[in-house]
Amino acid sequence: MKPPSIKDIANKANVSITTVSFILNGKAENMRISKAVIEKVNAIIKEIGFKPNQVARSLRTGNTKTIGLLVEDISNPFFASIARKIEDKAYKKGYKISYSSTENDVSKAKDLIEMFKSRKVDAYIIAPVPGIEDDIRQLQADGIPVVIFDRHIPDLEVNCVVVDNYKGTFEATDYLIERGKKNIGFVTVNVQVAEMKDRLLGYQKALEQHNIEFDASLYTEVPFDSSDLNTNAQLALLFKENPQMDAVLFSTNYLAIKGLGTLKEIGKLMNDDFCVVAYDDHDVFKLHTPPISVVDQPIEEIAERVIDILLQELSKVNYGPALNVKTNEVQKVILLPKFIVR
Amino acid sequence: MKPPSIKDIANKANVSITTVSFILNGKAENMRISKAVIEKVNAIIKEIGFKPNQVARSLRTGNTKTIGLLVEDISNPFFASIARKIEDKAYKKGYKISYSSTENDVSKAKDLIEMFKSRKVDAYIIAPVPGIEDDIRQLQADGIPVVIFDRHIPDLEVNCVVVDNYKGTFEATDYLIERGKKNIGFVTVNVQVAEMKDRLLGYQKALEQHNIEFDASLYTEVPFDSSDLNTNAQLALLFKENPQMDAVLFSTNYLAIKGLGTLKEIGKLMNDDFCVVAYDDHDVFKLHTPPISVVDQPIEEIAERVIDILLQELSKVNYGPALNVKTNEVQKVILLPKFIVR
DNA sequence: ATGAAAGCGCTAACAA
DNA sequence: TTGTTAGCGCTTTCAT
Repeated sequence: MKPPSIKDIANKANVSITTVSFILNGKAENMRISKAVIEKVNAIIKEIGFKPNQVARSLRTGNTKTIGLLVEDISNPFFASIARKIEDKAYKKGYKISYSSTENDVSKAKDLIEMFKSRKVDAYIIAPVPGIEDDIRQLQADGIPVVIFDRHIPDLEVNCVVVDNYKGTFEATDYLIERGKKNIGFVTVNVQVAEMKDRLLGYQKALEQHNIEFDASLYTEVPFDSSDLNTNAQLALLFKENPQMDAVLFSTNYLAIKGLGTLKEIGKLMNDDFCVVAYDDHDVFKLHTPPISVVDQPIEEIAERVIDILLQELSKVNYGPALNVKTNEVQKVILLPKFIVR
Repeated sequence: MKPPSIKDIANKANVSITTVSFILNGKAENMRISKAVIEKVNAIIKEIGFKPNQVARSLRTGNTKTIGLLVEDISNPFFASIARKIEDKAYKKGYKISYSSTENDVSKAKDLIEMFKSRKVDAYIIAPVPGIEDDIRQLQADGIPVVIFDRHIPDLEVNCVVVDNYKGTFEATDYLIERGKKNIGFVTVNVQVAEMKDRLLGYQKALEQHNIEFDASLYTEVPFDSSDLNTNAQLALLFKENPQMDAVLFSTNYLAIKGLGTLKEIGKLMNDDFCVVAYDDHDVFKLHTPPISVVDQPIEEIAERVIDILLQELSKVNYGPALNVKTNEVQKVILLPKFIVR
């Protein structure tokens, strides 16, 4: 009934549990345990189907082989795709992922970090929410590897993988203007983080460079927790009150998706006189009629860089200070978005 | 540096670690520990910011407050949405989710279950892959709560939440025929599970009831691991060789999405003479021009039923055999899909 | 080349 | 009402 323990194996093989442990951990060679014993023990392990209890191991060694992943919402395709890539790479190194959605809520995020702490996860991957800075600082002070992504935290020396938000919207806006657009709308979310400000800034700077004045009536901020109904109403208003609008830029994928819904509902057509640009690619935009141009973030690359940096840190921790590795050198990666014209 | 332990608290409060433990676990009342001591200890706990080490606790109590979630692919919106709902409800009960993608690969799935076992997760939520039956049986034999969903396993007495696949495609096909469609295509995946067979069966039975003969040339099976390119080619062929096709039913959401891409590419228009029906709702289908009718699975309800059954089982385990609860009574839930006409 | 034993942090039976 | 202590399963130091 109860799963076999290292003790059972030791008994059955007439050796001590130490010997079994050494064999399990590949230290048999080093300890010069005889081939005969090794084979006997391994045979018994296989026969009984013994698997070491990772919980006990964690208590003893202090590492859980688990990585905590904190994102805004795991059901958002952007995060789900990244989660998947991260999972794959972590799995190959024997790490498991424990994920949680913060809902962009600091207190929930803090709570989740507490849970992860008491569960002793070895490392953290965090898409930070505003207000979480101190908790991240604390993790670092405790010597736990952390990588943040999606959002940058100014003044915090932490490993970080982000996309150049300014450049994305700048290019998109510039493109629209070059195509003769003069009244370009901008729809964003009311979350006050640098990323969103940068996206706005990219848009504004592009206007400026073409001597177009920023028109506040073409700009709207949708509350983060706005209901579908309210978002819809807000966007419908924007479009109806500004018939002169000849293009609109959305600063997130879900806003763009909702926006397309609104446009469909109010019957506003996309054609030479009005077009839409979205943020983050999505099947919806590819298959839409007409297809929607997007500022695309390199999802695969984000995931890859994040997990690579983390695994690197994790191996540092093991060999630790002994090798005199400077653990306070952080890596900041800024990836480029790609403007996909459709 | 090292986090405080229960011992540190005990020392600081001049009480034994037992007392602290009882207070931590809400057994203070029961043990008639004085109010004064309780308050003193709680104050110190708060001051030091002590959080019990869940790993040690797990080793001692045997439960980890963690649920293992096995799905085919966490980046598939269907699974991601379900994962999110499950996470929310589990979180409220103090459980964390550890997820993994099986890629519909038995050996990977087996491997993942092994990992979860050695990590001693308290319960499993599994979207099963063919060939995993024995492993699930084993979990049950070990007395570990399991709920499977998305796919049913015949001959296995296990908690299970599925959708009536037959009914979904039957209704959709029936609707199409009533609307005068005579040459309805069917695109499915070559995974041999009951669910897919049922979806095919629903389609076939609806044809039969209207005295339409099943036409094998209108039917195609896309290999599960087919590349985008190959899938595209296969579907393009299907459409080109069957210009008489006046409707097509896709048996999964991702096939439908790929199919829409193919149709767009080859320039086949959707109109009164040709329409598409997809499986599982998705923003793409809502926003498509024209909008795509779908057989919708009740995602929220699936997630809710799954986690409810699991939490119920989990509470059983605690009070266990002592209360003489029949733990071998399983719950099988069959939910109804909804055909959404667009 | 192998074994004995301490201890990771916690819970809970038993003592006092 | 509170304290002492065994032990969960494992790793690792020290002894032999």
